[in-house]
Amino acid sequence: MIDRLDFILALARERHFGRAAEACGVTQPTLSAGVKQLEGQMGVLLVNRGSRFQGFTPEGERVLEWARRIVGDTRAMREEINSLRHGLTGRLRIAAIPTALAMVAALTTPYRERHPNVQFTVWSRTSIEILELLDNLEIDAGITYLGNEPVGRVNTVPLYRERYRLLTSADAPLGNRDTVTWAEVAQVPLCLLTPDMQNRRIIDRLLKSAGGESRPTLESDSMILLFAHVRTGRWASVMPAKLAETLGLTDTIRAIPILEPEAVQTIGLVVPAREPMMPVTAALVVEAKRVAPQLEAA
Amino acid sequence: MIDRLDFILALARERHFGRAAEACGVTQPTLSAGVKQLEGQMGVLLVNRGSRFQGFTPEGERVLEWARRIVGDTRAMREEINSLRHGLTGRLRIAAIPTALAMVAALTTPYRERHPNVQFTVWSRTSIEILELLDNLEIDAGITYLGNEPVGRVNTVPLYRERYRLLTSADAPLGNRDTVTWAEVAQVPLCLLTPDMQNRRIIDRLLKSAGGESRPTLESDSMILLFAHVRTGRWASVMPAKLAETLGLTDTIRAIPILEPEAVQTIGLVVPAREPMMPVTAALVVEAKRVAPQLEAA
DNA sequence: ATGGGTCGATAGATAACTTCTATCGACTAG
DNA sequence: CTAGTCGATAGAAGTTATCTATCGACCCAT
Repeated sequence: MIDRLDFILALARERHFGRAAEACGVTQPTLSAGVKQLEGQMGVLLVNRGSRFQGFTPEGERVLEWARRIVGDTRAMREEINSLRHGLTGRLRIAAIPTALAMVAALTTPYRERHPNVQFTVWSRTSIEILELLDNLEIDAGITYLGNEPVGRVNTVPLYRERYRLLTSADAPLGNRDTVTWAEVAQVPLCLLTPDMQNRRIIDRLLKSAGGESRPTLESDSMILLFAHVRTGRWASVMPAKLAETLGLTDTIRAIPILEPEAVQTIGLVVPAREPMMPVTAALVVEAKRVAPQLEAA
Repeated sequence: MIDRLDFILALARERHFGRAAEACGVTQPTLSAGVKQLEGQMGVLLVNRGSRFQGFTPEGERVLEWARRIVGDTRAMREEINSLRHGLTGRLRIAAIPTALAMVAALTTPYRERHPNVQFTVWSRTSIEILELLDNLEIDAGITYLGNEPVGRVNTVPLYRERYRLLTSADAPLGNRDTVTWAEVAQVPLCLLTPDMQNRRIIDRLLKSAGGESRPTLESDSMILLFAHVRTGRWASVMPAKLAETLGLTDTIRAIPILEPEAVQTIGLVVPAREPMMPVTAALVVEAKRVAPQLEAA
C-alpha cells in the first residue's frame, strides 16, 4: 500500500510513468500496475491517461495529498526508531536559495558537531522550487524567503535579515561612496540573478520603486558567476551583505550599503508542518533557533 | 506495511497475539510473522515477549504512536475518496457516557437527514474508556465530559452543560420542594451509577463538599436501571436534567433542581485531533456545532 | 500521408512473499 | 505433576509482485 502511494508521489513529481518508475527503482509496468491497483482499491480513476500522462483526477489530487502525509510519516517513523538506537544518522536534504547558500555552513557546521553521523545534501534552488521539493518530500528542509511567496503547510524559523549591498570596484562610478540609494544603483549596469530567482524580483521591485529600471548587463543563476565578474573590477552587482562578506572582499571591491529604503528580507528555515518531525529535521530546527541570534548579531 | 501497523495496533488493544490476530482477520502465526517482520524492518524488538505478551518496548511504543496516525490517515483517505463519489457513506462509530446517551439522538437525527447513507454504532462507555477507544481508532468520536479528565490529542466541541436534578417521588421526603441543596440530597438514599463512571465521581464530590457522604442504596452502570427504580416511586436518584426529561417524567416523579452550588459540567463531542478529519467525522463536528446552541437554549 | 519515436498498457513467465494448518516448547495454575 | 494457554516454528499451498518483451496509440517531422 505505502509502496503504491510512493508510486503516485513519484508520478506527481515526474509526470511520466517511465521516469517515475525509475525513480522508484521499479520497471514501468510495475508502476503502471501499482497505480491501477490503487485505483481499484479506491474505486476511482486517479490519473487521467490518454496515450500519455495527463495529470491527476480530482480524486487523484486528494490521494496525492494524503500520500504525501502518509509516506512522510512512514519515513519519519523509520528515522525516529533508527535514531533511538544509533543516534541521528542518515542524510539531511536541504535546498537553499542562491543568496543564502553561503550561510548554510553556519547551520551545518554546528549541526555536524552535535550529530556527526548525519550526512548532508544541499541543492541550490529557487524559492518556488524549494516549496515544491518540500511538498514532494524530496528535501527535508529549505532555506528561503519567509513571508513573501505563499508558503503552504510548513513551519518556519527566521534565521537572519537580508540587507543589500552594491558590489562594485572602488574606482567605478559610486565606488567611493559610503552609502548609495536605490535610485543611484538603478543607473549602474548590473550583474544580477535570472528573473526566476526571487532575489532578482525583489531587486527589480526596489529599483522600480526608486524610479529606475532593471536592465542587467549580465544575468546568471549562479552567484559565483556574478561574483567572479564583479571581481574583475569591471562589473557591478547587488548582493546581500552576508553573501558579499562570505565571498570575500578585496581591496579593490567594495560592498556599499544601499539605503532609502534599506530593504530587508527575512530569510529562514522552512520545514514540513508535520508533528512530530523527523528527528534529523527536528535537530535542524533546534540548530536554526540556536544559530539565528548569532547571525542577526553579526 | 500498513497491514503490519494494523497488527500492532490490534496487539496494543488486545494485548494477546491470538485475539489480535482474530481482530485482524488473520491467524495467529500470520500476526506473529507480521510483527516480527516489522521488527526486522525497524531493526529493533518492538514487543517484549516471554511465553506470552509482555507489552511493548520503548521503540514499540513509538511505532505504536506512529501507527495510530498512519493507519488512521489511510482510513481517512479511503473514506474521503469514497465520499467524493458516493456522498458520505459508511459507519460512524460513537461512544458516549451513559448520562449523555439520551442526547445522542439530537446529533444523529439531523446528521442522518443530511447524510442518509451513513450508519451509526453507538456504545455506552465510561469517559476514560472513550478516550482509549479514540486513541485506538476503535471509535470515530466520543461524547463525554470536557476539560476534566486529561484529554490527549483530541479536538472538542462543547455541546451542552449538564445540570443536576434530584429525581424522586412527589410524596417522598423533599418531594414537595422546588429546589434542594446538595446537603439535603446527601441525606437521601440514592440510586447512582457505579464509581467507574465519572458522573458518579462528580456527584460524590459534590455531596462530599456539601458535608454529606455518598452511600448509594443501589449502584448500576445503566441509567435505565436507575430510572426504572426511581419510577417505582420508592427510590431516588440524581441525574442530569436533559436525561431526566428524555426518560419522561410522570405525575408522581419530580425532577427537582439541586442548587448551592448549581453544579455544571460541560459535555461535548471529542474527535481525534487530526487534520484533515475523516469526512464522516468532519460532518459530525459540523452537526455538533450546529446543534449545540439549541441544546443550550433548551 | 507516412514513418520514426515516445509513451503507457498488456501478456506471460518467474520469483517472491504471504498465509494457512499442524505442531512444538515454554510457562502457569490447580 | 498435569492440563491448559500462549506464542514460535515448519512446511506446503496459494497468491501476488515484478520482470522482459511486445503491442497499440499518438505525435510530429519530413
